[in-house]
Amino acid sequence: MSHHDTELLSHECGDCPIRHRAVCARCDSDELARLEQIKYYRSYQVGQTVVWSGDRMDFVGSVVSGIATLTQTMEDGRRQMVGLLLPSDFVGRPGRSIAAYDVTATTDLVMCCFRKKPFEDLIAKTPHVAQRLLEMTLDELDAAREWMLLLGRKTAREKIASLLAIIARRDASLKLRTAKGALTFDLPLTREEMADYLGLTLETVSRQMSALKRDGVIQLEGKRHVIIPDFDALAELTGDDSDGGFLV
Amino acid sequence: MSHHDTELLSHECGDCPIRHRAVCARCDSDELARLEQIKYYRSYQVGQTVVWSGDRMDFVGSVVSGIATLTQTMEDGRRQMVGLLLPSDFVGRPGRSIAAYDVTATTDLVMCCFRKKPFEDLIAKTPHVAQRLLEMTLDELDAAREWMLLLGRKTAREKIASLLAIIARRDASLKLRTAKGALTFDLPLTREEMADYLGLTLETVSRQMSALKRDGVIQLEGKRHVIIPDFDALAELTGDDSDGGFLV
DNA sequence: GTGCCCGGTTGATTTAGGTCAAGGCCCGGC
DNA sequence: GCCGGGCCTTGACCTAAATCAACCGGGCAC
Repeated sequence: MSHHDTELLSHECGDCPIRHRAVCARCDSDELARLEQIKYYRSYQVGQTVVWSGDRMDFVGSVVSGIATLTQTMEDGRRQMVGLLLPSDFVGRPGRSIAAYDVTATTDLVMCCFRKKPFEDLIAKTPHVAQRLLEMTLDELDAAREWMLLLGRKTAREKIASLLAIIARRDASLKLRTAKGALTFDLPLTREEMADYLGLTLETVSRQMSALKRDGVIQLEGKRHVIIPDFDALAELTGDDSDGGFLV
Repeated sequence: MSHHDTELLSHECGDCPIRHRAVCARCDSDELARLEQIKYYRSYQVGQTVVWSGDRMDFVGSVVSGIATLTQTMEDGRRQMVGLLLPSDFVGRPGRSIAAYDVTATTDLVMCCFRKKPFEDLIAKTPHVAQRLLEMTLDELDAAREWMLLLGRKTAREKIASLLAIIARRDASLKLRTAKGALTFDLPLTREEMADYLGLTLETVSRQMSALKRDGVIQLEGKRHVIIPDFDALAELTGDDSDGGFLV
């Protein structure tokens, strides 16, 4: 995950992440050209649904800007988020035409899409793309397994701390850092969305956020803007092995 | 997942699942020959650790017979299973040399292994293998997301029912079915392992198993042998959309 | 301005599942 | 046959988080 970010940063080319993540690793102008031909952009407003679970989905694509979520819903309405898509993340799976999850824009969202059929043809012809996609999928699988540990074994407090750390790492690393090392970012999720991510209720999320604030681990400006004065202190609370990987 | 089983069954060739799962889909004797040259077998006894998280892992492979688990452990000992590997499942990731999870044999286990370096070379040269691997990884990702819903939102009873249904589907479909449609199988996991799968304690697992037995949803012969008189009744309790996909 | 709706907070109470503890059953070693 | 150790069950009790409910505050439509 982190090495993708750096890769993304290390190229200053165009506007479409798929280039970087699926192809650029072993650049080939032929492939790029073919990708160019079949790609197009779509925009969604905050709250809008990109696809419903069970619906036909005839494209794959990647997030250019904004944030989308994958969620599963049980008949009685219980919801679990199963994917959080930040810029450069990939959506859709080659070889499947029916969406397995609801995909929703939680902020205004721009996606770079490829019609599925031509994209699949491209994969079949260009090994690099398949390999890159494999790598990305394996990264996602790792993230999913990390997430399973969180859902199955962590306390509410640890869950919140983990989520904040994840967002801080992925989001704030590209953005603002105040003078004396504090991290700063806007939460891209409502309390309810956080709850769906963490397998909690929104009330518990709210209470734990208040608790972390009371304990000085985080500061809040308004309800969404988070300041983390000491990232290590937060990382302590995640319950994870606190080795490294942070910020490159 | 189910279509792999059928694929596996539809070929009556040799003893090594990797053939079927990673390659056979588009058979190519050249690739098979190359795979043959770099493969070897390893056996593990029940309880034995295949690799520890953090250790060097210089092979990839697939399960030939028996069952293995992937688990994550927090420093204070809390454990979460994040993968359950049944015959034909793949272990290890090309491009990573350090294992991210503990891999343990929960029954006697035979693995078919490939030294990582030559296998990676093979992937780079043969698009079919990379594509097949991508497909398998995407299946695993779907399974992981199903699992996340279970961990985050299901009750203990639903969790147990889901696990039994999963094992019944994957295991019993290949094995015994008694006369009047009842499914029958041996649990390949201890109560503690079930708990680690489900994000519960072993006591809760035990209580819920007793409850399902009391309610006539399952019967137990000894502690491990399960009889499911009416699979649909069990499926009702999983909380999942009870559409289809069962048994092909 | 007024009102209301949405997102968020906080409190009181309930409850599912965890924790701690006491056995039971079965199998293998002596 | 007896003992010991896994593995499992069951009971009594506790607690973290869910549930139910009241309320806050900002933005926006009228």
